[in-house]
Amino acid sequence: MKIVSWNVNSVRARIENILDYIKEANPDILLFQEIKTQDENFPYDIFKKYNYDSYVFGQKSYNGVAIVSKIKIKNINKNLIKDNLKQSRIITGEVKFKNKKIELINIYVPNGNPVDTEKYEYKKNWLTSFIRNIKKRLSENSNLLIAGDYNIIPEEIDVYDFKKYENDALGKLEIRKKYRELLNLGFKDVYRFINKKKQEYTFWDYFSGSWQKNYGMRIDHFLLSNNLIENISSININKKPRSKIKPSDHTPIELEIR
DNA sequence: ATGGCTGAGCTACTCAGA
Repeated sequence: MKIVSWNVNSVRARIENILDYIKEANPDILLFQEIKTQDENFPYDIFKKYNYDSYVFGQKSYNGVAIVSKIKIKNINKNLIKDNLKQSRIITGEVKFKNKKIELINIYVPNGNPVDTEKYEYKKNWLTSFIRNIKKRLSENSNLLIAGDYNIIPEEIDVYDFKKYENDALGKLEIRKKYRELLNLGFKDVYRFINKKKQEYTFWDYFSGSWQKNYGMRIDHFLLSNNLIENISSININKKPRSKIKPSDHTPIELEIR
């Protein structure tokens, strides 16, 4: 089973690129972030033509997450955590895989910049609330998959120039500690688990030729609960969509489980 | 180098992203 996580930066502006990708990669499940549209304007019919059902937690202009799947998803939940600002940042659902019931958790973590504002506090509070809830979920189901745009640079190797980001909301130690706290509940960062030293990125800024210079960062992650580690077949950052005309600033990360 | 570029909503410009 092939599962993809991709911050598409507007599902409607990106639809042609997304369809090109789907035809080539043929994933079973897509976890989208930053769809930037309300539920009623989501392109359900277009995905349906390619045999995908869409489960959407949208928002006007900003944020928004969706699960787009060829496989039946049950128990869709859009209220896993309490969000004071009522932003659409998390959608979960259950999928049967072999003898396991896997809970898919698709997240778009707040950016948190600038750090001396309430935006940073919102990110910290969001993560604290998220970790508390994941701990509870884990006690009920040991098969969890958390994927999405975490807006966290886990380690120095995960960005082209760490010094530029050590005081940024994506790289601050306080935030990276939250990520470690999450891992310590019983998860592996699948990319780093498989690739111990490799330096690859999932995001490149639109500004000043960041893509051409490979000034990127690894902020989109697949976390698998330890119970599912034996099912990993492969993990891949697919850079092709970032190289296209009118790309998202993020590129898809692909997980295959067996 | 708080710049650079892109999308939504809207129709001039702000807000947000990372």
